[in-house]
Amino acid sequence: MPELPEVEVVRRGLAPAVAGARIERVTVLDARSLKRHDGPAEDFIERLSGAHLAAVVRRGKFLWMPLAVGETGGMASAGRGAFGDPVEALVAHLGMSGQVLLRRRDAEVAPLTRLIFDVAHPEHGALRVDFVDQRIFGSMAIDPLQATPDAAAGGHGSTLPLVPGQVAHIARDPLDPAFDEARLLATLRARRTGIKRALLDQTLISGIGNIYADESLWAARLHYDQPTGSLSTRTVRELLGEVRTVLRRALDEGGTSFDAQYVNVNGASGYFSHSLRAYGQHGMPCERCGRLIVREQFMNRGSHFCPVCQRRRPA
DNA sequence: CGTTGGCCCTGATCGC
DNA sequence: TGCGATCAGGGCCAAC
Repeated sequence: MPELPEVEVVRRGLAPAVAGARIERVTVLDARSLKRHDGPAEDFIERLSGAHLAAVVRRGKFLWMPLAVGETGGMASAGRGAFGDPVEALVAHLGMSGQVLLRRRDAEVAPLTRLIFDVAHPEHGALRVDFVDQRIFGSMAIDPLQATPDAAAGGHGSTLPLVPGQVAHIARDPLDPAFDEARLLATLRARRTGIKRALLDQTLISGIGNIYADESLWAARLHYDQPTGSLSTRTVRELLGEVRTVLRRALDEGGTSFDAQYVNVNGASGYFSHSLRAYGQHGMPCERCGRLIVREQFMNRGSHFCPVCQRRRPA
């Protein structure tokens, strides 16, 4: 399940190969992978063919590649954008099972490949970018870029203060220098919901999915359904610190991988799964106290926690 | 508006 | 051996 670290690994792998590359051909094997695209597959293909990708940017679990505006392509006629600020981007979300694979042009097409981009890079030559997605919760789309309200960079990977419309409602992630911690603190105080639900709410804080939510809550010794309004500012800050630590550590280890659901752009698996303390550890002893980790259903997901270390605290 | 529950989607795995 | 049931969950949207 690609979350922030896995998506960042993809971004880092993809950026050198596609920034500055020209899309020569687009093949749509399954139009369901374009469900976020506002238009038919033909429109997607036509608008991307010949386009240049300027960068690979990430906010939370979303990736986007701004389409470069050059002398031959839709030059803005007035205003600040006249010198090539991109106006739209190729947006990607990996969903549950999405992968972006960087391949040689003649490489075999993997099963469950939904989209294929033949690209040409000035240094790296002819390459292929394959979008593989078993469960089709992920998708790609062309989406207009808009200004960020805080004028900070839209995401990691570009300094431009632009963000796709589809991503505008997604909060900045906790590794973003412009992350609004005060806003999160205020919202958590006012909300009447559990802390894990809040951690998974991408409009409050982005990039966290089920795995890193469970890992962060274990590290902070918090129960998943602890009411957010009962948490002190200090406790929330500590939790946020654990979130950042867990995300950074996973990033250092190349992301989490399970039965090859996730592979990075070269097809190699990440290995954060060796470092999990809570997620998937039900039946195993807690590393702090030895009590067996349990798994409960919550929000149609599994929640893994230590019944001793992570007791619900009184309000 | 805040909050919550349900739905989408399919390959792998399991049990009978 | 074959086949149906079960499982995984991010994002979005209807409904209260």
